[in-house]
Amino acid sequence: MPKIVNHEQYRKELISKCFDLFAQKGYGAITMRQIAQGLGVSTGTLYHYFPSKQALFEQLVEEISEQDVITALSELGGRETLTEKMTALGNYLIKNEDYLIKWTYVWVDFCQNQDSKTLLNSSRVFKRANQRYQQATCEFLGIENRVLASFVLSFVNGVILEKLWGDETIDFMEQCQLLGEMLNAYLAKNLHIINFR
Amino acid sequence: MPKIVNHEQYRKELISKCFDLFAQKGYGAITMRQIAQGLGVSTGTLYHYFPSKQALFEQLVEEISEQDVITALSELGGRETLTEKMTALGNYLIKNEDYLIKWTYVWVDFCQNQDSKTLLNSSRVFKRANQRYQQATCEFLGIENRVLASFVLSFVNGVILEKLWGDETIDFMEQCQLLGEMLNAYLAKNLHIINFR
Amino acid sequence: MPKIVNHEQYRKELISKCFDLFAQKGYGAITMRQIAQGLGVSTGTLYHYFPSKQALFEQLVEEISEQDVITALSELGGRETLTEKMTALGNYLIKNEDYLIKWTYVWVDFCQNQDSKTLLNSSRVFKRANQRYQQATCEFLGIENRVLASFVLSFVNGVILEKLWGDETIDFMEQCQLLGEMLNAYLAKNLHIINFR
Amino acid sequence: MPKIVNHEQYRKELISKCFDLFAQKGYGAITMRQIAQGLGVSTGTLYHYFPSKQALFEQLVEEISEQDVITALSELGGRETLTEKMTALGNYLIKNEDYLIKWTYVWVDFCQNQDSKTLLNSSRVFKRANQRYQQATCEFLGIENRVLASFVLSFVNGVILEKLWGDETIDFMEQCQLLGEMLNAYLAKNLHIINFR
DNA sequence: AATGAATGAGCGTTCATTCAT
DNA sequence: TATGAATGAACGCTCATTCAT
Repeated sequence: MPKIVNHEQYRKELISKCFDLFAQKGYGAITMRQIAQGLGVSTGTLYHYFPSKQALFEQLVEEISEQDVITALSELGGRETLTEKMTALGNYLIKNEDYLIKWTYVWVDFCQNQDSKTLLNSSRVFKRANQRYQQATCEFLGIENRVLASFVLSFVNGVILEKLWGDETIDFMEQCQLLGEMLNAYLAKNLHIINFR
Repeated sequence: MPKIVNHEQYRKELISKCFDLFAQKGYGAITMRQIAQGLGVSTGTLYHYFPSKQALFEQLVEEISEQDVITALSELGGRETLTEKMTALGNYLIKNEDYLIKWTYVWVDFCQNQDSKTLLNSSRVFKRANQRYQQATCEFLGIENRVLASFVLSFVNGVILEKLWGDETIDFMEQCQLLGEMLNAYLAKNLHIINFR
Repeated sequence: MPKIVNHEQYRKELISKCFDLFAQKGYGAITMRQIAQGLGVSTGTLYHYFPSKQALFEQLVEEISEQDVITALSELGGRETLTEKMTALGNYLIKNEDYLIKWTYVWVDFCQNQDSKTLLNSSRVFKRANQRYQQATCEFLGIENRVLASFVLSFVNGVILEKLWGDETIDFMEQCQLLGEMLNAYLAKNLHIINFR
Repeated sequence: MPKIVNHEQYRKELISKCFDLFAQKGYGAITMRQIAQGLGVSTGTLYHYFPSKQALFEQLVEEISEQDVITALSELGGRETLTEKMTALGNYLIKNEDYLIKWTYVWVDFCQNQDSKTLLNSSRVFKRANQRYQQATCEFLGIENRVLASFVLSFVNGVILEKLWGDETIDFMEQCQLLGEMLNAYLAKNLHIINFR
């Protein structure tokens, strides 16, 4: 009998431990040796569980984006009005600022470090993650309009990006409240949009 | 007698030629050798004019972000209504998609070095550039409200980020029109906001 | 109670299954993992039956060169004239081209380790195999002249080597027929050579 | 002005120094680090002159096979009869046995270490070298018959291969003399073959 | 001012072998 | 007997930077 290790479970453990390592240095800057060391295993073991650095990161994206959505929805759910939702979103952004910046950074960094060929391989993973986020945004807003969901998602991404770039003047809550007011004003004039897919 | 060369002028020439090279491959992916080759000089010459790859890039950021703003404003200016402005913005995004994505890459990549001592130098460059972009956004919208400008800038950043991440479902024009409608609806209810700083 | 396994018999089974794997990829290119996978066992099991990759290969050489000779002789036997023999040889070479090239590869590759201490072990294996091939050549030609046998064997090796090197202009049948004519012309003038040892 | 180095000349110097290194360990076994060390340069410098290990070897093949042919022809030329030629060939083989074995070993070893894709890239180099050898064989024999040239070349390859495999019973002179007698007997009956292409 | 040869630490990755179970 | 997780030195190769000329 082999050493008693639950391959799948251990793989997932390694993945979740990996996130901080990627977040600290970025996809391109961290080395497999450093990851291995950070996880307390050898590079050989790392490659026993993941065929490549890219694959490791893709599995991380898969895993994290899944958990992200679950966490965010449970944290943001249960609000009635748009205004309440936006306040909750603002609080969520403030609370998870560091995490979200890291996640954004790591994601962009990965895309940059791929040449167009290998990026295509990854695209399925990214598409899935994107869909999850879009779906979650719809659920959160209580609407099914894809364009609107994309808009809100873009806003969230953009506002995090501004922070990532060091713009300290931006205020998450202020921005979310503005978004709320704009959504309210817009939806008041376009009631039919709700539940339109 | 040395060759008659205007050091400063030649440096600027090199920088402006550099931009396409960075834009084509990204900061991380292009090598100093490739840059030198692309400029038709030796690596030695490159290092004669720029102390490091990072310094070269910083000078590029300074130069380009200035030009960017000028170009964008001249391209987007002269529209009367918000709706027209947003259509122009949509066209601008569509036309410059590749460029904007590269620029976003390059910018995020540059923030990777936040831990190192070079941060201070870089952050000044970035802050200046950010201010330029904010100022230009105000000018473009014809308002002086910082929060609103940040909102629009975040939206633009976010929408580009979505594309960078490979979300092909997002439609720049569609998003810009939505932004226009939301702004119109919002401003109709908040006329006092205009020219409020 | 241990599993009922005839160690020796199982070892031989593994060896014979191995040959195709070595033949497909070559000694240097195939990994123990791949061999194990190809045999449907674990690497651990492989090392349970064979102390090393080299040992596995040596046992394979022993086994295969024995079978080779038997197969070749049965395929080539029963011809009367030299001309017939040479036509049969040509067909044999054409039919087994891939196999013979692989075998040549694998054999030369193995001689790479001549500096190491393992040479002694290996050379015995190789000498035995060489003797088998020489003996078979004599039998095939129906003569006992060692020089002539070496000549024919060298020719066969050489013609395979040319193919291995990518010379596509060489034609096995053409070469064999030439050999036949040369042998006929030579033997006609040197009848005494036959059965001379 | 750069460091005064004649790039091309230095490259050729490195190549010729390389041969022994490859010959001592084989293509697959020697590492770029070892080659660099053996040449007294850094790995970086090695890669400054050669884009890859494979390219280095290909250039070596090109260079060596050219010199080989020149050397061999000058050493073997000037003989009148076939018998004399074959005696000269025998002496040549005896004198250069070590070198020829190494060369054969290195060549086969290289072929083995390529997967079929990269082997195709190399094939032009090998084809050229093969043609050189064939042409030289024709010149040496004083005939233009390709089949006969291939035959003799195969014989030479094969007889070297036998030695490489450790067959100590084979005698180069004996084999060459046999080849001479066979050729004489064959050509006496096929005078028309001479100068037939 | 300009060149490009030279460096070498470090990259992602491989793989024969070991050994706890 | 059998497993497969684990190892880690070593591979081919890269590239920002230095410096003799």
